[in-house]
Amino acid sequence: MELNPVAKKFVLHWGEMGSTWGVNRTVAQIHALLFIAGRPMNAEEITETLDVARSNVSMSLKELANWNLIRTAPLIGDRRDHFETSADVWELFRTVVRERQAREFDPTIEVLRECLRSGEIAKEDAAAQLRIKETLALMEALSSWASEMIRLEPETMMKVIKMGAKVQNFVRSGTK
Amino acid sequence: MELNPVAKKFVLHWGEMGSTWGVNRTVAQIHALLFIAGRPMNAEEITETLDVARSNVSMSLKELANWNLIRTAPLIGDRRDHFETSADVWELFRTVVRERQAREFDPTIEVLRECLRSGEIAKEDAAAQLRIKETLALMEALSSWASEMIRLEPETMMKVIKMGAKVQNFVRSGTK
DNA sequence: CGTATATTTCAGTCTTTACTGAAATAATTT
DNA sequence: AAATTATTTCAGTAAAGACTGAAATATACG
Repeated sequence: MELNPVAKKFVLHWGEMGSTWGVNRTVAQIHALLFIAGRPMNAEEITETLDVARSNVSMSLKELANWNLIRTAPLIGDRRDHFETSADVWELFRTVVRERQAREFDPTIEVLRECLRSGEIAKEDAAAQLRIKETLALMEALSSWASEMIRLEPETMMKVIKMGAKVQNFVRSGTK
Repeated sequence: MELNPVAKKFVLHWGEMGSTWGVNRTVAQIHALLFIAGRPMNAEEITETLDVARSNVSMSLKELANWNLIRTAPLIGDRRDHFETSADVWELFRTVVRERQAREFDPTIEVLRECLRSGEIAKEDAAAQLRIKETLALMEALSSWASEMIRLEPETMMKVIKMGAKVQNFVRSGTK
């Protein structure tokens, strides 16, 4: 598949951004490609389009599957595996949030809890313990908040986000 | 400075998490150390505590300064630079959100706009163009939403987050 | 202004991660 | 079940990134 200049720009940029996140370039590029292509592609075609090793594509597809970002889509009359990603950017967003939460937040929350559990040692420095406590509280709050938000319908979520800081009016009224 | 077991655990874990983000281990460790220490430390002391090269500390402190996560705190009677970070985890959170937005979101939004600007080429594939448009819309919405949220007082922000998906009640009522 | 102390820079090295290509395995067709 | 096609695995290599240590620079002190 020959990418037009715009598609190429999109795919390359997404690849670079991937590195900034925890995802490597090829993985991010493949995902971008499938998103922009909007149709199932087989590994061979991906290999040619992105000009990377076939084995690299194989591993990267597995990685994307671990992230729940792609699914296989069998085509009639073609026994090769074909892969596609959701065309709905909101669904993709939710998936990424869910996965990152599981990979980054959950383990950290667990460690912070362990830190607080070993109370005797922490008592040495009450201030430090308090800061860890506050960090845990923040992360727990963000985490459960994110869990709730990604359960919303995309349309609803968009409205909540568009509403922005106006929501504070509702919480404000309940205070002071 | 000799770290107690809990502090050590915290610092080491934070260092590992840093790698998952775009920040390297030493940078994240130093930040965690300053946070847990809760007092200004000089580069020499950081070097000894974390057992890394003095030059590494120097570079990492500069990196943290670029992230606006530390400031220098001159101590009377000591001409060495001392560094500290905010003890307020909410302030730190805001800083990280602000910086990541600038580093990751803003450039991507710019690229997506460029992709859409070159209309003639994109017309080849209307569906692809639509998906890019939707991606841009999502990112812009998230971006301005985040900008608004980090302007709130920590206390208010916490309440909004605690409120969670309940906010949807307010947006829902305006629809259908 | 010379000495001492503090800090930064940067070339080279070490470590980690990404990627390739060849070989092994699996699946399908004739 | 042999041949063809598709996929995965993995050892080795290449590339990127982190870290060190020595040298250079800057700053303060006597």
